[in-house]
Amino acid sequence: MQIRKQHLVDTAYRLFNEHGYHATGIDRILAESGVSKATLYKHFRSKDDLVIAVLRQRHEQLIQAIGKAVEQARESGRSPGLAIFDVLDEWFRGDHFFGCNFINASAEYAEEGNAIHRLAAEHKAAMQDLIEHGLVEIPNRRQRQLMAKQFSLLVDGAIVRAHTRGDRDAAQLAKKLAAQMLCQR
Amino acid sequence: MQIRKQHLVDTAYRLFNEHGYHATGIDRILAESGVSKATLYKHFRSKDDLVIAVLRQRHEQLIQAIGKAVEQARESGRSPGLAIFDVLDEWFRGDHFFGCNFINASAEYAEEGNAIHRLAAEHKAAMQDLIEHGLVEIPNRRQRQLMAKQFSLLVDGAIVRAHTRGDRDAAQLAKKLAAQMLCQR
DNA sequence: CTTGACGTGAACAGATCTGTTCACTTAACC
DNA sequence: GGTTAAGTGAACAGATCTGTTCACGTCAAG
Repeated sequence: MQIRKQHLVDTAYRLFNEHGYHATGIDRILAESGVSKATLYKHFRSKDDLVIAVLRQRHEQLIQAIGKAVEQARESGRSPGLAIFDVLDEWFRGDHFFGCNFINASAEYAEEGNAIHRLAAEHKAAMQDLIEHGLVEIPNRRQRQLMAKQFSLLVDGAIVRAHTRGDRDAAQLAKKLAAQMLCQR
Repeated sequence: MQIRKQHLVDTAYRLFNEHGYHATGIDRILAESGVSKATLYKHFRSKDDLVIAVLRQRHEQLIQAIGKAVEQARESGRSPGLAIFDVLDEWFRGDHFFGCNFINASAEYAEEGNAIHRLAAEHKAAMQDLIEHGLVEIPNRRQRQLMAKQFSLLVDGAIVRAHTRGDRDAAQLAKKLAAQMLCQR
């Protein structure tokens, strides 16, 4: 991707996180990225198009980060099914945590049919698949799918709790619950 | 409360739900409620003030509805701790479900110090207290508090799942998990 | 009958929003 | 040296945003 285009996406990503999607105007993204308006509209057809590009990039980042954590857990003998909660924990404690881009976008673009709303749904479905893939410890397929759904719900719950309430320990709370589910089975 | 003021809050509540907070302009609220702009600014100092009034009303509604459900569960011998998930289930299956106003507002007014963001945090804290109060089945106080935290996380996870993915069964998924937690203890 | 609370409608201010257009520059490449 | 792609800066359009102001209605209570 071209330098300017990438720069726009990165700046937009930061501003969307810090202030929300509608509250962040094109002009501010341009000012802070130092890119001209004509260039933006050469790369993106609309602001929504830029939002989608930001979300796509974030999606790739997350899939990669979680996939890697699962892999590392497996290699070091820790539970791969619980690895995602350690990723969350690190995320929540970082300086730049503003909740999940997809949950936030879903809230702002509330209509079910909206392209951005649908993108968020697809992301969450992909996350659930990734979680299911990490639950190698469970041999039974139906049981694994059910637990992946529940873990995915725990992940979203932890993110929302961390964001709305500023509870940095939300990941550990969810992890404890998830661990009990795994043991108990 | 005056008729006009109440009408404004009700209309704003509906539009904020359907389209989000920033995406809903004052003019639209006025047009659909049939109230004049001067009246709005007589009752509310700003749009944010109207948002806050909407959220306060919703807060009262929810506290009352859940309190009632817990009470009824207790009377009819069902588990009061799980009653909240039945409230969620009914909510998710209704025609007018657009996620949690507070989670959505928290996303749009992302800054931690923002008054609306803080209001959402307070609401979630109150919900957790209500949940804890419903967990009469658990005698140990520390254990009850921990489980209230976890149940609160499950509630938020279910709401987000239902909203972003359109999964109407999210409440049952969370309830199943919660029930296991209660049994296992 | 007057007062005061409540409300209307419309104009206005001033900012900000997304998106378009165009003449000009820069720099790499054949 | 000429071509081409990428970008700039600035003006512009037209809509929409929040918020203010003011002259004018309506109506119930004292």
